[in-house]
Amino acid sequence: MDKTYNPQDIEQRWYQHWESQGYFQPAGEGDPYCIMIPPPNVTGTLHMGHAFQDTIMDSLIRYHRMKGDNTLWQPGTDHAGIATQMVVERQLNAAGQTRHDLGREDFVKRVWEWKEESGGTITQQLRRLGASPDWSRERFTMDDGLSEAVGDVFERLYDEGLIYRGKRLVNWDTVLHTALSDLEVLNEEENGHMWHFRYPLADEQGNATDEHLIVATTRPETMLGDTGVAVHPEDSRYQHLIGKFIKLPLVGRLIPIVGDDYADPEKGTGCVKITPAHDFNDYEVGKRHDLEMINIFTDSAEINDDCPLEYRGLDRFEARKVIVADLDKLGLLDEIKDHTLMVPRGDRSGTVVEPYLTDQWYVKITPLAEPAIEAVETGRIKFVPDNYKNMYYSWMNDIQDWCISRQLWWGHRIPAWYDDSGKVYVGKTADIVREKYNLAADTTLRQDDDVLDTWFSSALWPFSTLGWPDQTDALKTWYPTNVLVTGFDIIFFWVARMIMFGLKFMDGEVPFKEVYIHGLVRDAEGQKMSKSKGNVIDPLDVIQGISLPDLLEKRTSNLMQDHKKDSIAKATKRQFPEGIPAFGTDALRFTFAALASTGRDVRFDLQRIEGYRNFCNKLWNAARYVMMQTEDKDIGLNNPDRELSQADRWIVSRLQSTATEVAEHFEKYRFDLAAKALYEFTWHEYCDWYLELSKPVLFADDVSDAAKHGTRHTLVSVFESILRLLHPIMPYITEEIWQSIKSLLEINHDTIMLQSYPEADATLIDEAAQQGMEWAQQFIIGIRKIRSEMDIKPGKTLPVLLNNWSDTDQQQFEQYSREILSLAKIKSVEWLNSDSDAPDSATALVGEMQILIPLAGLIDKDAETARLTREIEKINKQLQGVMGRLNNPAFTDKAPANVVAQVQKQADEQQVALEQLQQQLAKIESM
RNA sequence: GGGUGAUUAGCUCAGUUGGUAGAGCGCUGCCCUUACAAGGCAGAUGUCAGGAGUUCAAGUCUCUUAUCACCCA
Repeated sequence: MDKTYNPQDIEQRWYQHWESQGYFQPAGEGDPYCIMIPPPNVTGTLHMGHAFQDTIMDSLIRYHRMKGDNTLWQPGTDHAGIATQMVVERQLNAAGQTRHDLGREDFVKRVWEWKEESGGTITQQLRRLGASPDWSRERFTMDDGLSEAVGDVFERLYDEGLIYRGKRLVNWDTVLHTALSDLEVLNEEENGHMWHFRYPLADEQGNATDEHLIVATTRPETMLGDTGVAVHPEDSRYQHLIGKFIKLPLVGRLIPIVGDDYADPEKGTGCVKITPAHDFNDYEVGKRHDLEMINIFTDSAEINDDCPLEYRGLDRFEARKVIVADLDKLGLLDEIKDHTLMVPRGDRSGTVVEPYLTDQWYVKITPLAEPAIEAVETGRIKFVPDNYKNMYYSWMNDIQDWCISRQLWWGHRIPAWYDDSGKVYVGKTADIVREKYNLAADTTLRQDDDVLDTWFSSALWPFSTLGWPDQTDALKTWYPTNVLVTGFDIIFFWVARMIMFGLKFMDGEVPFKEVYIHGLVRDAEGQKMSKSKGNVIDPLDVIQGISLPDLLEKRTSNLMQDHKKDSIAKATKRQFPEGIPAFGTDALRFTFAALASTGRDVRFDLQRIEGYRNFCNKLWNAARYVMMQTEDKDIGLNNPDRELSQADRWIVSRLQSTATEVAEHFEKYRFDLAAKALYEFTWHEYCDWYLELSKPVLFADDVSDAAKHGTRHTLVSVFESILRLLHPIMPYITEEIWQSIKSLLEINHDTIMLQSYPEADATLIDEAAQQGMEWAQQFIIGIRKIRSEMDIKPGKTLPVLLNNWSDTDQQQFEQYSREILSLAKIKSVEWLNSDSDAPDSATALVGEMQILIPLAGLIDKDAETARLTREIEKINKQLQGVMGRLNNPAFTDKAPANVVAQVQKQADEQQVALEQLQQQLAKIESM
């Protein structure tokens, strides 16, 4: 083995081996355990969020697989309608074409080609991460089976009246020319203006008068579609005008003044212009008062032909300027105020979304939402952390019908057909429809042009991937799945919809029993990672390393806003002056696990991963030591004479506790605590103490073979358990090392990933060994402290005198004498009779026993005085607090007896220690 | 405006049913001790955001104020 851990050398080959051997496939026996991967965009690439999420899932999967469960991690990808279509359209645009030049069929063909070309990227990256899903079951939301399921669901919901078609206001993306669901629209505050216009009242003949109402708007261009003005019915200023008319400027239309609560008398002038076809609130007002709906835009938000000639063809923002200017010319512009407003933008295109009147398909959601709410209320589905259920409820209780049609070409085409008269029929193919609806064979049917929202197919993911609508064995085995691992940003988009559809189509069975919500990965400064901010870290760069020039190139190329280039480059150079070194997959995964606490944000800091890379190196070197001590040596594997030392029993005992702890943390999704427990045990107990304790035994000539066998065996077997404990989080390094040591234990299996996960054996918990170890540690640390604080060379061996000891102390020492002498570098030990006069010495305490190191020639009197004074002060301070409580009758009377006893014990111990140290101090000072 | 979460060592964060605060990184000193300098040994560091309350006892429970973040309107 190399002296230094080098992840590049070991990672890739193991993955290939695992996959080719089919180790990721379910075992077929044991309790079923299943996680569905949240399908990433098929043409996407892996980012830190994926890497984090997939590390968590893979750790759970490997843990359960090792526990012997019938474990399935179902992989697959999503067709990501808008995102994918946009990418291909952009490619076409770059070549001077549009999708319309190609036509629908050829365009879709092009998207499939693009999918074939780049579709493997993200799954390859997942492999690099060590993810172990059953690739043989990989699915894609648009493959045949899943498309079949989508068609079935649509048809069933339609037949039950839960899907309907309606002309409604939708969020219209004017660039992508498609409707968007509420969730795909991001509302953000932006600076804008509020324009106040004078709208003239009309007289009996319908002519404008000199009287005006003042209305305010943030979107002046919509006035072309105004079909009313609303005032509050109780508003005494305007009450008398209700029923009268306004002569709409520029357009000349007579529009009514209506009384409606929507007009807030406190806000602005109390008069509101009503544009039912271009505003969601106005739409409702319009419906209540039977106002006309006039659409003023084309699909691209240019003024359409239903508007006055001079505005036709103008872009909406251009029209805004012209209309304001024209009104100003007419003296109808009252004022312009600065105003911050919420602007809705399409999450993909970034353009301002327009409320727009179109025909769309909707899912009637309330009947589906009710059981979905109940499933969480009754605990059939649990959120982890629990408080996310509030977010879920708040959305579900106020849920709107779901607009599922998208005016795209890439996606599941809506299985609805129209005859020549425009009557609609729903079925997967024209033939099916003819049969279902008893239509004549020659009836011409035209399929709906639209496709379904991508989330419609994703909502079926937990059962469609298992073969539904067929009642497959897989479906019976793994549905409901155990846990969904996802980010909170996707609770509404996906989690809620899976719950609704799962309950609906799987006979009321939930799609998963738990939803584990993880945090969002941010950069070291806590900023969200984004291409436009230029602070993205590619998980593969962390694994493999990247030079500064390459990183700069990556972050500054293809920027939407070119002017940011310099500041991004500067920040990158400051943060990564040397680029990013290669940390390896295991270190990255361990870092993710360690960061996966209950918080919402996860800051990714290179210093953190560096620490865990060092941990890998520690493990690596521990393995080297273990190998050196056991390879080609007798470890007494089949030898009943094997003799365990107190230290051997101690580490075995600690291993049991660690195994228990780690399992508990895994069950509760506390990967941070699991990682911490593993790190602590491996480094600070096994490496720092046990390995050192093993040396005096193994290096000595006067130790029995049986004892050496015992220690060698413990050394290697505990280490092998550590590897298995760590494997779910760090698959590669544990496999690599395990392969080297498995033969020592005569293990004949091929891979660590199918070994059993260590379970605690309560009979191996050894209290006596642990107490003994504590005693020994106190002894050793006491001497080390004196050494360090007295500036004694580490190599120098010391004579030690023991005073005020008990029989127990002698027994403890007996158990650990060899180790103590070696680790504390002690030359000789003398047990003083308590009445004998000890020489002037530096002192440490082990309980009541004094460890004395004679001062002669070694120790500086002043330094020892100072040291003792510090110690005394420290203990004194603690003792005061403890005594304060004990002297308070309220405490001794009311606190539970065991707590009082514990505090009393503490006080006694500190009291003794204090006296000892004070005596010692007096002695030193009197020298 | 409604909701949720956060505020603990220089930094990033843990902290179980209330029992008197921990880790990693960083920092200081000594050491290349035959697994590891990506290391070892030893060490320093806290008005647990502010205030009030409940309690023998509050980082933890209640109320309140402030700041920040996110979600919804």
